[in-house]
Amino acid sequence: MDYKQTIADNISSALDHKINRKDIEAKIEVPKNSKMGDLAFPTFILAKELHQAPQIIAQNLVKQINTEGFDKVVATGPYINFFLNKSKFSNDVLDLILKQQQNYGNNQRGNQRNVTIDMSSPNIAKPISMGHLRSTVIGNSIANILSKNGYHPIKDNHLGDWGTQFGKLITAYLKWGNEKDVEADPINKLVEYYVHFHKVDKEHPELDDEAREWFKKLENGNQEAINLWKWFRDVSLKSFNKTYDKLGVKFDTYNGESFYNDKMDEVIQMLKDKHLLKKSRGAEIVDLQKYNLNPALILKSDGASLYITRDLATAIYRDRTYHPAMNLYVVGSEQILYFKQLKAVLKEMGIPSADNLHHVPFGLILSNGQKLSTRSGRIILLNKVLDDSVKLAKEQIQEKNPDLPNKDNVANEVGVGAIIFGDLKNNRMDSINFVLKDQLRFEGETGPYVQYAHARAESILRKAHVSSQSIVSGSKSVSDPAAWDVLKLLNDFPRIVKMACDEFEPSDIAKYSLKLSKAFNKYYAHTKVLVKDDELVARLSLVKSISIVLKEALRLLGVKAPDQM
RNA sequence: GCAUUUAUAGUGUAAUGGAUAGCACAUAAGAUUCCGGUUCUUAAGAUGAGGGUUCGAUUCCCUCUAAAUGCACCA
Repeated sequence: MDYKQTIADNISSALDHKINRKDIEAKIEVPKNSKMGDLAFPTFILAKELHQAPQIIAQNLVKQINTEGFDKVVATGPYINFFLNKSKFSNDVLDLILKQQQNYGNNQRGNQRNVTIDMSSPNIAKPISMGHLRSTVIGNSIANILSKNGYHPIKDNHLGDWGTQFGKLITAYLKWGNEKDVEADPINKLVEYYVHFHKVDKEHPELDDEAREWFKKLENGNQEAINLWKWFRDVSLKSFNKTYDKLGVKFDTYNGESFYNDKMDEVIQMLKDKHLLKKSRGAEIVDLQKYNLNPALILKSDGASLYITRDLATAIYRDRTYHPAMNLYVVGSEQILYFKQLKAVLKEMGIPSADNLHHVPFGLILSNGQKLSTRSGRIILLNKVLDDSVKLAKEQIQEKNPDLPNKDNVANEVGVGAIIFGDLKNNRMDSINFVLKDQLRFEGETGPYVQYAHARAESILRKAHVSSQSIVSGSKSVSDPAAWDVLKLLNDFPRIVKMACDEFEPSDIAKYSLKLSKAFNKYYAHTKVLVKDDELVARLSLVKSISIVLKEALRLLGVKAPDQM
């Protein structure tokens, strides 16, 4: 519903088109306080042009403006405030939502172009920690948001499944491990071997040589090495997928580092052909001075490749395979500089999509204000957090709503949803201090609060015993002023969807869902919905619309919205 | 040392360059407790410091302060 355009037209013609309609439209804003109006035009920009004080301009303009379609138009100081016709607005908004259902807010800006998203990326034979949570849920939500904006996202889990640590792991396994233990509890056992290796190798440095030997065998295609590596990878992935299933996250590809192993020679050759490689301190680098960056180290002095070499191969592969409109990397903010280098090298190489490479960085998760790290032993396992959260959610349900059918399922959706929401409601770049019980509360700015608002809406609809067909076709003029804030928020959803997409910012959606839930809570505390009067169907259509939009907003975040909880 | 990011009430946070800086948790007092675990009212409380651009700055620019992160053979 574009009332801004109408207003801009009206003002422009009242000024004999001395000011461009587009300029006026850009200046129209929503007043902070809704008592002042629904839309406002500040007259400051006209002051110079008309050589008049803004207050005077506002007063004069109001008299000339065509007020058709508005309840009233008033000048308040330097502002012209527009009050929309509530019953028409209500009709327009609710009609659109009920017609489009979960497709409300969709747009086709993406034109079905591909967007690759590099996300999650845990290391094989290591557990998934809270550190991976952010990349996983932010990436997943961005993918959902991109879809809603008409893009075709491709989620790639760039597994850390190659490197010298596999030499160590093979050595350790052959010395101390056994198959049964690993099958029973893969990740923990493999980590145990790895840790044990590092302990022993301090006193027996010859172990390192053995490990290096095994990695070399692996690279050269030795069957025993490959079999072991494959096995480690398979059991790890199986374990990872259990966690991903809990989170409800799916990937399109798992092209890890090993996948690109044989694609790096070509990258080196391309760099050589373009005369980009330079020797420096024994290593091969690409000079990035013209980007004001440190040189990118491509090959070590012993000729071995580095992380960036693999990432170059990855980016080139994605460019050729998908021709992406954007290539996103959802990776922590500590790698900002690194991704600038990566982008710069790709640009030097003339890769078409280099300009569309975006690092989507995010802040750290802290525990008691301190950084989590494997080394210091301050590590929180994602699996355990999810299980704890579900358990807590179940206890709450047991206490507050013991008759609920399907308790386990709901506890899952609430417990996991709380964790995801607790992460996504924060601005990406902010660090999060993780406190589980704060995220599970029903009050305050939490996932369960939004889920609960949705469940209440569904509950009211159930009790109404009115078919959804008659809601869709019935009257949608809610004249109750208490509903006004809700209606305006509902109308705002498509704009939020665009904004979240442009900024790769799921928190825009999360914050919006909180606002809408709050407005709805306020509404139904004031107004009884289930009263037989002329507006009953209209009120139900409002509640239905709220339910649709809340559910869709949560879906974009990757959070389920149970009908009862 | 250089670079990047961040800085808003006790805590967590919001505000396309616009009106009285919004909200949540916690605190204090009161009302309501009727569709499911409510909501409302009131009280108290904040833009790190200093400049600049602007009719107007929480927002843009500069300096300072503090914190986090990164800066060549790790990923």
